[in-house]
Amino acid sequence: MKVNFFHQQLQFSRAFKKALNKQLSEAGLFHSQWLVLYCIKKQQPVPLVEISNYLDVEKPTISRTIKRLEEQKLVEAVPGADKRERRICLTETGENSYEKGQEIVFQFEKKLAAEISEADMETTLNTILSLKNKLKKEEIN
Amino acid sequence: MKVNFFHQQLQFSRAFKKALNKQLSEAGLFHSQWLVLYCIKKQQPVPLVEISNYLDVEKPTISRTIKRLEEQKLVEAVPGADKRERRICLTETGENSYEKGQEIVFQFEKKLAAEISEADMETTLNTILSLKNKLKKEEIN
DNA sequence: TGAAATTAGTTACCTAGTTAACTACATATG
DNA sequence: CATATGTAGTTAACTAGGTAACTAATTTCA
Repeated sequence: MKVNFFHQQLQFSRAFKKALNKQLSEAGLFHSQWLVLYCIKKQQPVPLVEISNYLDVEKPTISRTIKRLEEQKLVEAVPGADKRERRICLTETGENSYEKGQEIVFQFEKKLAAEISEADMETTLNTILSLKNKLKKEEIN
Repeated sequence: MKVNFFHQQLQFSRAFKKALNKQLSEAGLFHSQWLVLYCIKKQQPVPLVEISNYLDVEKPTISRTIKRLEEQKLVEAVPGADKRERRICLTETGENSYEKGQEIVFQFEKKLAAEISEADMETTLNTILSLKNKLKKEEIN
């Protein structure tokens, strides 16, 4: 049973992203783009490396996502004290896209989780966090 | 809290795949390759479309993975009655890689799940299955 | 039986993640 | 101060997922 869990977990996460991407296309966004907008919104102007740390996604991935968001005029860089840094902000269009995305994600997750009890959700979240933590620890060895 | 769950879930699934891929490199395999070998092992000679259905991964993705496995001489196609089909089998090398991968995956998952109680694991699995099911149903609308 | 619809698989092109190797700037230390 | 080390970000090349549009073989059914 334990073995099957991980397979199911991965399958769910793919299905989840697929479905959410479909919803988010309404706002002209992909899920990964929305996540980055979310990070920027929370602590703009934010250097790229902080987004990478927060999302636990490697820098080149974030770099590429930011590049596309810049092309779509959703974000822009402002100069910082440290010349290596590129501190990123939302544009006005970016703020709008973020808000739209936020609403879509919120409704989607709410609807999806509706039938799960609070208690089960908590147990499940704790299990996931615990597994995630274990992975981090293993990494060191 | 519910909102955070999905984020954590996705982060875990990325971390999980990353760590497992690292382990599997010992056997010269990627996780997705191992999954496909697993399907083939269970019901060879198996047409590509059945792997796609079982793993719930689109056909072009499976097609590409099979192509690489063929290049590595881990699998081969045998002719079937239906001329559209390509029924896939493991080669002897493929059987070996599968066995190696199987052991690595088993040990990895066992170690990872070690500290989670049976009860919590069951709750978590049921939650995931329930969410997965809900996604499938939504899809129809 | 012949035309239409379905199915298996592929190709091309997109997003999203990874690692490895690099540049340019900043900081620490001899 | 000069050098070494560390850090922010990029580039290139890979795996892994997706959709859309296609070919060729098979079924359906009028």
